[in-house]
Amino acid sequence: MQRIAEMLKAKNLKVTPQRLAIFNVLYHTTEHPSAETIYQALQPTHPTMSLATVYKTLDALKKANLIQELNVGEDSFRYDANISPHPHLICLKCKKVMDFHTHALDSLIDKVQEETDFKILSQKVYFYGVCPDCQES
Amino acid sequence: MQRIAEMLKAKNLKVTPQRLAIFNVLYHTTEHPSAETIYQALQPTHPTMSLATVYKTLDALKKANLIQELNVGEDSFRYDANISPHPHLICLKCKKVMDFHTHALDSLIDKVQEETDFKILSQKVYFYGVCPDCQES
DNA sequence: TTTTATGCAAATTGTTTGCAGATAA
DNA sequence: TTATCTGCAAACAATTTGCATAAAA
Repeated sequence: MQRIAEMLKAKNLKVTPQRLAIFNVLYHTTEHPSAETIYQALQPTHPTMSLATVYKTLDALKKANLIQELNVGEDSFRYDANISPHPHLICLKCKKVMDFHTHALDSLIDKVQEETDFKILSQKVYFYGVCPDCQES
Repeated sequence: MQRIAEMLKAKNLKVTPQRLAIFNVLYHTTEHPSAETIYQALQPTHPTMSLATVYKTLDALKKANLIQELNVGEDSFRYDANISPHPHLICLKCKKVMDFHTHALDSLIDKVQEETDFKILSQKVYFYGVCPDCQES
């Protein structure tokens, strides 16, 4: 929690209990929760916090480049405190979202830049399928 | 237009003037238009067609696997009549969306499947940056 | 005929916004 | 202090839905 406060300060964001709590949730999960999920998760400990504050905080964190926003094709966004660009694997059965860290995209990006003269700055890569757990059942 | 009618019939979709017009627009553009853009484009020739019909038609075409839906991070979806899985390049300045056809992702997908036991069925790959035109200005 | 599509208007829903009071620095 | 944040309620906007009519097969 101390480190999280430092990260907020380093971005000139005021350190509030709400922001600490929201960033902390994201920082300690690989579930890629939505705003609503974060809101629900914090209800027991922060019952007076509003959903609007969750949205505003996520927006502030996103703009400060402390989190990234995912658009896996559901009706709402998901969030990831791991800001390194990496593919996400989405299970079409259980809706779980997994990370896959790799540098294998670097050469493709180089190729795209060479062939199209596009200057690539960021990426979103989503693979859809069935996770190991759901293949069994 | 004849071919488009055939493609609809082959999927057991009734051939209506609205569907022909909408599919025809998508089939002859690489602009990746949104529902609203398609609606506007058809206003001159189909002034009585409703936006709801555009949405319903796009949904039908998508379910019939005749088009794919793109989520490039804007507030609305875009559509592509090229259903082959391929990366899309989005210019952050002019918002243009370009296609990039390649097989370079195949090996990455193989690697993901081997390392994670995920069974991958589809993909969405978006690269964000600045297009050649916008780099000049 | 029978089945499916269209068009209108209303509903839905994730997200955003305005603003007054509260809080961090 | 004073600049920024929070929480509430209202607003927003893309998309969906219900239903009566219309059109395709």
